Amino acid sequence: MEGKSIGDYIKKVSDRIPAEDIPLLVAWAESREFKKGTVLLKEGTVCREFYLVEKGYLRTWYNKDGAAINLNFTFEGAFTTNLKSLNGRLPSELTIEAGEDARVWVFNLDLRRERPGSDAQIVLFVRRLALHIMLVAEEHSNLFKLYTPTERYRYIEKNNPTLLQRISLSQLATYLGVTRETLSRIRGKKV
Amino acid sequence: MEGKSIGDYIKKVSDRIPAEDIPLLVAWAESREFKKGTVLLKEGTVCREFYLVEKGYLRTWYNKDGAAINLNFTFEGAFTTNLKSLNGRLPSELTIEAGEDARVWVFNLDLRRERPGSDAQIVLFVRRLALHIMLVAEEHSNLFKLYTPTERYRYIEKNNPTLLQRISLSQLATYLGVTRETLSRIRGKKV
DNA sequence: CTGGAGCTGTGACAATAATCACAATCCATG
DNA sequence: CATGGATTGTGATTATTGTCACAGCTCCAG
Repeated sequence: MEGKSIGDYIKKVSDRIPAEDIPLLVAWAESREFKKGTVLLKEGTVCREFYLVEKGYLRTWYNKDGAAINLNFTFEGAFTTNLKSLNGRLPSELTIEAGEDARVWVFNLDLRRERPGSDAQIVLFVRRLALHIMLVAEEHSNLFKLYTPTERYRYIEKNNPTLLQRISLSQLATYLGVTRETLSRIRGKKV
Repeated sequence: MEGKSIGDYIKKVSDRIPAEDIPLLVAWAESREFKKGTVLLKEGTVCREFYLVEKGYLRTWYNKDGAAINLNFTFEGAFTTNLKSLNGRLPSELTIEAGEDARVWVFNLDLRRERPGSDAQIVLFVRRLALHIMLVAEEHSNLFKLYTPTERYRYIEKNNPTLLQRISLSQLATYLGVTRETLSRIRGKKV
């Protein structure tokens, strides 16, 4: 048996997406492969795409004085983009790249108008998707606002253990807002 | 002369809102007054409203072990709500209350269907508004992810000086993720 | 199989922020 | 305009995290 299909992932975005819109949205997407380290969205360019990860994962990071601060990891079945850039047509301050060799469904907004008869459904889906992505991101933001570094790690351990299995300690450290040394020590002392 | 009208504030949410939709949206809103300290959204209840501040300000906070952590201040001309609660019909983990005596335009989703002929426009506006609110909130989140406490204060000083004029040091401290003593010391040492 | 690049763990020390205590100041109200 | 509660400033101390240095480990590529 195969895993979940692109249609299933689209449905998970909102239970209010009409079933008859799914084929239109699937037809809009393009499947592409990216080698580990390949940049999908480059700092300084305007983002025009959503990404749905089918295999591997995508890493979103901010360049602070030459050091990378990870803001997001997107795994199989999840969507990502840079909404600030996409919505405001602003140059991206973030980079999105493949963290492993990846297969990704690309939803390109510039290809949207070339699909007459689908536009209204696509626009509606895009708005729902945008809110969905932001609400997921808010959870990560709240780690910083409400918890201490140790509490953040325990939260991930409990609610997102996939991260611990697939992301290296150094990469995870910047995602949690601590140095790799501190994260190593947090991880060391059990409970 | 009066200040800006509710219609002007609605237009600022997105420049793609059709001018002819504005009157429908204005008619949907209800003006209400709240005394300082009055709770508009109570922890544990499902949020069904958007708020547009006309006068005064609203404060959104999270209750962590009995202590309030401020997550948002909404001033004149800006919108707020709890999108996680509103979108998912989940009990709110946050409280929204009047930080000063306030006059607020309330957009109640349950009153929406009672306005036949406006529903499509309202739904469209609500989606745009939701994204707008999240993108504004993201800026605050990035303060925590990318900057040190001192950098956060300098950022607010430069980009949001209204906060420094209208919010007490103790309230601002939790918004910046430091103790009031630390914020006092940051403020003390000039440049 | 082995050398080396890139992780990770850990000790010593420095820097930063929290905590605790209390004095000074602000300011609303009688 | 006096006064008491709330807010802010500041010192002393503790706790936490960052920085630096280096050793050990892992795991490919040759």
